[in-house]
Amino acid sequence: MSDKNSHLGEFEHLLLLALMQLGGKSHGTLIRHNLKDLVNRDASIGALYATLERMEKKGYVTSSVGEPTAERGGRAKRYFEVTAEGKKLLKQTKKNLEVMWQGVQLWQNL
Amino acid sequence: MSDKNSHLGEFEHLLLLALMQLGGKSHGTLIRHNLKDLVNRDASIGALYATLERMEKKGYVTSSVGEPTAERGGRAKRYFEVTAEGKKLLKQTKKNLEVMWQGVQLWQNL
DNA sequence: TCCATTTCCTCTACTTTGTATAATAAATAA
DNA sequence: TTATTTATTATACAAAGTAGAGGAAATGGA
Repeated sequence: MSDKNSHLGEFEHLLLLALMQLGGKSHGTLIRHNLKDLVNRDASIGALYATLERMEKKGYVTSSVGEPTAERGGRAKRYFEVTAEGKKLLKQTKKNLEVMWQGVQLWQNL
Repeated sequence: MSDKNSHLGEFEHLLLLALMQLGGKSHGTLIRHNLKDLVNRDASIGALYATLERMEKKGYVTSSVGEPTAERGGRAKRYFEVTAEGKKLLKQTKKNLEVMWQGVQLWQNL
């Protein structure tokens, strides 16, 4: 067993990992910065939400709207979190990649 | 530095790794079996070639047709191999994933 | 010879993911 | 009550993922 006929797209994969890292404070702007800071990925905010929403539809994440904050422009944020199914898929994806990387050697000069 | 504005898709990633594993003997049917055996991925042969050809166009792989073999139906095979650019991208992809996985914990019960 | 069979590759059309831009919404400060 | 700020939503298009049918090259036996 392994595959299960459903895979995480490349960007989906990164997004789920960003959510895992950020924990309870995962909302659009923060997620975006996380990706930028950690792997220099410049995702537009629209790209981000579109993908997150698709994953919500598929049951890999859930979202909920929080309270507004007291700062200027501090409207309520939408927080995302990874579901059990999302985590399962993450785990599977990681395992598959580890298997495929097994024995593969990439030389220094690259 | 990191991103570079070009990423490996999920399937592209797996295919490049399959080529690395198979080395000089990477042709359609074998690659397909490699994916099936290692990660239980059932890719149609059409899906496989389409993706390989797109990657060739992008410069991540090259291909060349070999000699027919003496067996029944042993027509010439088309062999694929990963280019230096493909390897560079593989390496970058791996690094990015390692960074994103950093500190992420997935519990047993999944 | 020529047709059935085998192995392998090509074509093509469609779905899903990745992506950016523009628009909208809610909040606060003046 | 409007300008500004933070944040999300809508929409449209390009790229990647995918399957299925069809074509090509080889061999073995009528």
